[in-house]
Amino acid sequence: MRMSDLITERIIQMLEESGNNVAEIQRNEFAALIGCVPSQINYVLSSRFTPEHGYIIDSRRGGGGYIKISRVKLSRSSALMHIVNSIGGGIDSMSARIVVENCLQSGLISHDTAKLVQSAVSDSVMRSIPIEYRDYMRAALLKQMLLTQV
Amino acid sequence: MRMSDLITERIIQMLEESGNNVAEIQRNEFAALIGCVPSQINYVLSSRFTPEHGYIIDSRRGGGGYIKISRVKLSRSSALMHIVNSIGGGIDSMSARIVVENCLQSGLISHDTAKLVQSAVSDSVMRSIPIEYRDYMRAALLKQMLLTQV
DNA sequence: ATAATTAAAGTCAATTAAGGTCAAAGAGGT
DNA sequence: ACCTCTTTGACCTTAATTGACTTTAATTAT
Repeated sequence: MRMSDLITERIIQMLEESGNNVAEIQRNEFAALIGCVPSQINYVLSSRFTPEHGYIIDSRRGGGGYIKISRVKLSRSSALMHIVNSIGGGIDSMSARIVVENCLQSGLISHDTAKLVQSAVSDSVMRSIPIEYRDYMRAALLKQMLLTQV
Repeated sequence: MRMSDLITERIIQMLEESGNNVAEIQRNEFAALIGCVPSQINYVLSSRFTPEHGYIIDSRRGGGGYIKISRVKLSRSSALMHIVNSIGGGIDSMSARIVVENCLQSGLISHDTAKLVQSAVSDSVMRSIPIEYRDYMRAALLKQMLLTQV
């Protein structure tokens, strides 16, 4: 398993256990515990816990510093709307995957739906059109399919 | 025996052993193990593990990347496969609608799935790409989604 | 108070680790 | 000989990992 996935998993686990969708970590300590370099935590946060994905990060440097990750909790339909609106005109494969994964994690869509959506926006399907359209197409598809779930 | 046949055989063997019709490989490692160049794996996958053959491929690049091959369940597959094969390289909007409707009627897919698939192959989504690609895209999507049905 | 020290977190570019693409060359069958 | 399928390799793109260097904040010493 990738280190990044492990980190992601742990953070989500902490969010879940927190009861209020907030996880607070000490970067260096957390990195040491998990066995990676501290900056990798930043990599994971900036690639998988962005506002677009429904998370808010705030942090503080210096002695007693910390990183706080919060997951925004909205009603199902507004959460979906919010996500759909954040998608924009185009989306790459990786981000799409993460969007769907997050929807599943936060219970916005079922496992079955997630699988279907993932397969629809997958690279293998997109390969049937020229590369310059793929991200637009993927975005349109993703939005439309998520809207179906509202 | 041709290298391609060997590769095919191994993949099928892995699918069988997996118990759940999913085989995950690391391209380079697998190629080394079997004794061919990595790109030949792609060749085999794209010539023999297509949706028409009842397979779905998905993959990821970068560190920890992989290629995942899944085969549709045999029970439902004959009916679905028949449909998938009848789709061909391209399909227009109306025909797609009918295909989905028929699948629903014959109980091959759930109501929910039908709705999702309809929305995915809808004209509104297809409008994001030039007209000359729409039918191809729709066909690829339809096939992939129908085969994704657990 | 101010300065020095220490304890965090942030940034960024280089490196490593994958998989993807494509076109040219080779092999086999009809 | 021709045509199709196979094999190969050079080059491309994407994602993850690492570490040196920077910035910020709290604590301690002067």
